[in-house]
Amino acid sequence: MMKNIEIAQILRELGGYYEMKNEPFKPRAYEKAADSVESLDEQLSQIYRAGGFKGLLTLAGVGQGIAEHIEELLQTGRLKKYEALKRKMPVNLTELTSIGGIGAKTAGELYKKLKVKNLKDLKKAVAGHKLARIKGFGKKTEENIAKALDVQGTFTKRYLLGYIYPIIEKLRVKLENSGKFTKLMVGGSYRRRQETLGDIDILAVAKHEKQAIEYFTNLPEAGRVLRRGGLSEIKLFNGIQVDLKIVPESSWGAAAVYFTGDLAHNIKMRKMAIERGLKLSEYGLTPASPPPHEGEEGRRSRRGGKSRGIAKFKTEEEVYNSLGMDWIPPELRTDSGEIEVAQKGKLPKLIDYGDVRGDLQVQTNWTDGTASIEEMARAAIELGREYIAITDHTKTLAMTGGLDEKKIREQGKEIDKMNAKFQISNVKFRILKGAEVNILKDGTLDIADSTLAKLDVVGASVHSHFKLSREDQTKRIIRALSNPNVDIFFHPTTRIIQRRDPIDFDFVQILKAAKKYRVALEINAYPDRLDLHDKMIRQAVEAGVKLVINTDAHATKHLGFIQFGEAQARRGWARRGDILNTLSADALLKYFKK
DNA sequence: GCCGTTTTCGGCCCGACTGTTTTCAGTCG
Repeated sequence: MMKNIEIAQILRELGGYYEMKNEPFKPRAYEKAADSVESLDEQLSQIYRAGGFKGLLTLAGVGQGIAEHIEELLQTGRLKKYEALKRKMPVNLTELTSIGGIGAKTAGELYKKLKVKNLKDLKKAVAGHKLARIKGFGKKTEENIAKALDVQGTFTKRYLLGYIYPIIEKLRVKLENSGKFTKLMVGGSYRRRQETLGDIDILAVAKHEKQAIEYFTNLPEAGRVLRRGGLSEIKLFNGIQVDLKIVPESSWGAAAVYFTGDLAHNIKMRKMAIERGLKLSEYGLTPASPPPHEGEEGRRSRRGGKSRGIAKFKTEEEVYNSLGMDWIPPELRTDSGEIEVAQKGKLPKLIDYGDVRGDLQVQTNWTDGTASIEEMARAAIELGREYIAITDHTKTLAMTGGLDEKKIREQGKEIDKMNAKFQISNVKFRILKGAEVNILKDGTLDIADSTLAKLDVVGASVHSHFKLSREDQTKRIIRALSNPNVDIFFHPTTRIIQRRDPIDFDFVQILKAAKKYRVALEINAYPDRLDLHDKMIRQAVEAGVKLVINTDAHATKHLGFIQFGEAQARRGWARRGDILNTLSADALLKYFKK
């Protein structure tokens, strides 16, 4: 059965073919459908099985035509239309358009003139200096493509937010303290707190533009300077690209909106402006331009965007308000309904950074952690936490030296001692007894119920049998959640970003079970987990299932990851009330008592 | 090809940059 990612690629390539043919609008339609398919949580095959052709039509950007394509692909594994186009133009578009500066049209020209079908052909053509001779190409174009081909080997990977964060924060503070800027903000996917980042966009108002650019491009952190100017680009030594865009104070609001929302959010915002007879850009709001055929006047305002009558905004609030909606938190700016809800003034009050009061998944040197119980506790106190739960692995996770029932009891005694010590020295902090127990293949747990019953917090997690069928996996997990000792389902999907796919289960069923058995789902804040992810969090919130945010710390410095879990919760529209460990330890334990 | 608190037809985001042009097309974010 074809996977979403394969189907999305074919749709995208179809769009490319239409682009080559200079068809208007179709390319965008296919691209949009491809994006939509790619971002699905469920497999198309699943949606099709459950809802048939109508199920496909419910997807954003998928109408009659594309739904038919998808149906054909699912049923036969092939698409006649695609194959016909491919026969006429046997070009590997995905490959060729991955080269910077080459889009579908250029690829089409290269095929028509030079029979270039793929990267190999392209390299040969460039080496033979054949490009420069094509009309409309020239020497410079050939050089640029040659360069882009070189760069391709070291192609741009994405970075985990949690690992890049401290580097960028340091840079941000440095820039702010440099005295060169009156305003500065890290925007883009960083401000939206996406799981991974491609590059870093910084927006700033400069005191003296020239000096500011000079300062930025001469930073010792800058390994390479790619561009100098109102838009400057540097590459740090670790390879991450940082762009600095200098804007006038007067259009700060519009620029901040523009450089924060993702593509879809920005497009929707501009549509909102159009509905009001306006045009939104990074400079502000202008009256919509006259139709293009009106000559000089129309052309000028179409290009510069700096024509008369521009309404500028100093704050983001002003931009959102003037388009008839409330200010939208950056983490929500992904066109996932936030604009419509903001128009009704119904955005939820999201959980805030710092709202989490305790950490309920912490490993120590009793298993695969690096620090002792006391060291972890002290570090948590340092960060202002009120409690932590020690949740070392259990016995079937042999590689970590998982604890058995006897060891768990021993550890409990040590925790009692520590808590007594805190009480005597009047430290308001509590260590909870817990465990991260393994869900076995059949859904039973690897620690006896009598032992689990004495713990404060029991987290259950999947560490084996990742490849069970959807049905078996769902059944197995529900059985584990039905154990009355289980309080939290740890890192539910087990995905590891850029390394391991999520396991397959029926999330709706899991949510029902979690609600029925009063089990909280974890938002694991560890940078390469962030599990649950945003859409699932939103589903859980809508289903009324409670969540917790934990770091899964294996060392003291990991305890600071909590903010990335809070960010993830915000991206999933969670409010403080949805997150159990925003409660005091007493209230939390009362909830877990069931 | 998709989509609709004005529309089942007639629209479809905006601007910068680059290279090749002498007024514009393609690519990118």
